[in-house]
Amino acid sequence: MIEPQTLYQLFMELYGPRGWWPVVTDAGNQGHDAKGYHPLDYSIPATAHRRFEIALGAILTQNTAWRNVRLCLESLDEAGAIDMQRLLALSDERLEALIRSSGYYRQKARKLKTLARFFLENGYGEVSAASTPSREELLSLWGIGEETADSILLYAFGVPVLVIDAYTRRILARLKGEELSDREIRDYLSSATEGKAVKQQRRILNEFHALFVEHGKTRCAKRSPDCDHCGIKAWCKGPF
DNA sequence: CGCCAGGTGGGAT
DNA sequence: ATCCCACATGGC
Repeated sequence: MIEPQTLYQLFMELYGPRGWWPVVTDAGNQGHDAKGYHPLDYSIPATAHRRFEIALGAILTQNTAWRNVRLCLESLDEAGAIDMQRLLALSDERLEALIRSSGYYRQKARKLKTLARFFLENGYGEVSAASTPSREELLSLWGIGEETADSILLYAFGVPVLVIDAYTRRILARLKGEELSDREIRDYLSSATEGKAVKQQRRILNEFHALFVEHGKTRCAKRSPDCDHCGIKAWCKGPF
């Protein structure tokens, strides 16, 4: 199995820094002129708007292409709903209409309100929040599972945690030649960050997840992987 | 058309 | 614990 460090370096050479999380709206996007990706910017969100937008996006993108989520975030922003109280003030029907394009819109409307209520009650939405939600707290909320919890922790709060998604599992399974449990994936990738400063860990984990997604989309597709143009095929047992 | 997308909760086994 | 399914839109 390829060393995590090597994999990270290869991904970086192949795709360059991705600059996740993508920010869709202008408001709260301090220090940047443009919307979208901000390569080499791994700062913790500097406004409540941006932090909340990231958390909302983490829920809206559950099993959903990001392009379907973009429009929702723009619609929510236009409605002034990237704000905990304003979002909670919307009727369910209105909120559902605003996020329709992300799919599962009835479930997701409920999830967004659950998240907003949780942030509001605990003051986590404030940038000056004294504390960060724990993983357990996030997981206890209806609609937030492991990937969403870890995405929120990493990209909205800057907590150095690994985000494991379907791309990560598929790529590592093909590299190894067999499925890995999430526990095994965490153990395997831990050497890429251990012993490093938190700031450094945050940068690596930001990029690693983004790079798995990029490689998964462009090379390691589920049905028909493009192994001919894959930069890590020399290390790979797949596809299978 | 059918398949897939940066999952999750709930119920059955 | 582990499978199985519902949830839903939009792009290729």
